[in-house]
Amino acid sequence: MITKRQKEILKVIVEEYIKTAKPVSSNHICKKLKCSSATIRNEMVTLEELHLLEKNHFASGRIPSEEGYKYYVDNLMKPKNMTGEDMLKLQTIFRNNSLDLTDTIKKSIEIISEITNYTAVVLGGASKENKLKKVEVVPLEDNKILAIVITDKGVVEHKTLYLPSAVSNEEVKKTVELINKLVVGTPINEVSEKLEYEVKPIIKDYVSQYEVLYNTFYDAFHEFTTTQSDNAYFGGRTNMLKQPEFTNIDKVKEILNKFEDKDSISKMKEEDNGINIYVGSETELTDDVSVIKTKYNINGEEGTIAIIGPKRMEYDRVVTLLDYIKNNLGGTSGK
Amino acid sequence: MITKRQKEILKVIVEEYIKTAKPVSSNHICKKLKCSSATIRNEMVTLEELHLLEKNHFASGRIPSEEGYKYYVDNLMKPKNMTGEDMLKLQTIFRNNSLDLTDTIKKSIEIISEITNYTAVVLGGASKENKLKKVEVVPLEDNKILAIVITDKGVVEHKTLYLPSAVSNEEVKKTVELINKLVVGTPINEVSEKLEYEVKPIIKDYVSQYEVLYNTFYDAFHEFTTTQSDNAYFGGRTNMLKQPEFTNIDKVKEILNKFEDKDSISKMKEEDNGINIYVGSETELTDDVSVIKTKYNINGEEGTIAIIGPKRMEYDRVVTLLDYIKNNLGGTSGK
DNA sequence: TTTAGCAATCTTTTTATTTCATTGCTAATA
DNA sequence: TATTAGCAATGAAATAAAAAGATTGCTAAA
Repeated sequence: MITKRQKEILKVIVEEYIKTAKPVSSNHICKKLKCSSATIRNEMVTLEELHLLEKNHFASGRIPSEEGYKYYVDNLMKPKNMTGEDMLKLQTIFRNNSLDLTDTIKKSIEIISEITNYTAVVLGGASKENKLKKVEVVPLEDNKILAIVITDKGVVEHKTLYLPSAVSNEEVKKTVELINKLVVGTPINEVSEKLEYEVKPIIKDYVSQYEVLYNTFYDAFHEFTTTQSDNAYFGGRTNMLKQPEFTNIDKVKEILNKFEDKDSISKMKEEDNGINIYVGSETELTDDVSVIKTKYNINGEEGTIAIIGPKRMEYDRVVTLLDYIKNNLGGTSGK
Repeated sequence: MITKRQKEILKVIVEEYIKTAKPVSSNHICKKLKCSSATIRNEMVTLEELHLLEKNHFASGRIPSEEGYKYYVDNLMKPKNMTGEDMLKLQTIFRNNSLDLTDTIKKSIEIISEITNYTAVVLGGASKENKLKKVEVVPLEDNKILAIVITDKGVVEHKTLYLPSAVSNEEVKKTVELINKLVVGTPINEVSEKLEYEVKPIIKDYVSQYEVLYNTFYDAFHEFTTTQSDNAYFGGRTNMLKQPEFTNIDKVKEILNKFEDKDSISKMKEEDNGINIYVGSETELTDDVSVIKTKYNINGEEGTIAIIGPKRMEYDRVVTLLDYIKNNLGGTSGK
């Protein structure tokens, strides 16, 4: 077991290191806790044996190990009060009635990334619970038509389709009517299936060029549902560069590359509700970063917000920020 | 005047430096041109006096000055043949019929940034020549309505609007009808004006809550037209990190910050047709980069594609690539 | 006009030296 | 038994000095 004093020391070290990015010396801790540096040193040896602290070399101060950070976020960290300034910046968004939910979230993560200097990302903004509300087709010049798909949550996707000239406007119209009649109300991720098994058999009898037409629509829907799900929107993508530990350009490159590859971001998606903290190797990104993330589900629109920073990130502040956003997102959305 | 041999030397130096990022020595040039290093050195002195070459310090090789690069791109550079590989990658896009113009352009710049390791950006993808084709309104739950604006070129924008509950669905419908009747066919950038002077006076007589309703739509349109114009889409935003001259993290930060600020990108917009090359200080970004850009105008949809790289960028290759894209964008768009 | 030859210049690399913060340990102290 | 003072040991970081290497500019010869 870890004693009360050891906890205090660990807490001071983690918080000091977060603030300064420099190894913390026993002397430094003396000033905060009432005992001599030698005492602290003895304790530090114990904490090191427990794998909660590390040294860079023999005579450097201590820095938290990955386990040290974890112990800190799980047991020592206290929720931090929001500063008035931070709150103000976020409120300007929540009070802006002309923004819809998606835009509000986007704006919030832009602000978070700006005030924290970490990278923020929203994943899969639109939900699978979105149901098809309407399909609309607008003929453009030549043989182009514009297909618009609208869901009941107000998500809109569109696509320009090129039809062989053999297909008449009448046939297109008929197809759209059919889709609207049969598929509206279906959850977006089941639309492809429903098209295949319910629309295709019927369309045959109504439309002569049904194969071309059906395929075109099928492709369009398919693409729509897939782009919907692995949507990632970033704020402060290059903020890592501002962190003192990332002066090594190769490290930064590695991290930024991970950002390009949406899979590695998406992997972090599955988790319980509440706010989850992943330190270093737990992140699926690199050992040098931490991720704090949370799911939101507001009127069926669900997604994940994640903040990515150095391991040395201000966990308490970010948790508070995320919490605040989560609470306020729900509150204003119907207003 | 500059002699033929001096031109040859300058050409070798620029191209060698582009390849290696290392100052070019007189000895190096000997191997390519048939004369002694001393002769080359004499010529280099002249070229330096003409401000076409520079030295880092007394005993380093020469590197091209900004003027040197400019002279090179204006007078010495020969168009480079596309490699089969590059062509192949781009053709897979141009041949993909299911992509519309905007997507084709986006994909192309992604590929350019990938194969060149420079940053690519499209500016103002949608044109002011877009004319309003249709306004569509879909009521969602509560007092939310979804407004969709469609232009004749197939550009779609949408926005969720929150209406005071005093406004009835009937009134919304009436307003939309009116807008469709009066404003359809108007170029997008003139819509706001037309709303103000033609719709507003009439709507008064039809709709009791006209003020709220009018304002909501006016705002939505206004936002739409502004987001339309300063649209920037990036490919390989962080590719600068891959260039050997940008090991200095502060330099990279500076450049990436410029990217965030869309204004500085937009400034580079005004220019004649054809392919324009801006070296260093001409770029409006920083002295350390060059920009190669070109306008496209395909069926009235116009925009700018720009490639941003180090001054030491492969001008000939990029020009050829842009040229190829420009030609092929036009060719396939109606297909 | 071109070239060989060579000292001069300045960077880069290597090696050595010093400085400094911090630890671990020992022995004294409370 | 827990705490503390004291001090040598450690190794990084800063500074200095020396050596190596590349390339030029200039001179004089071809």
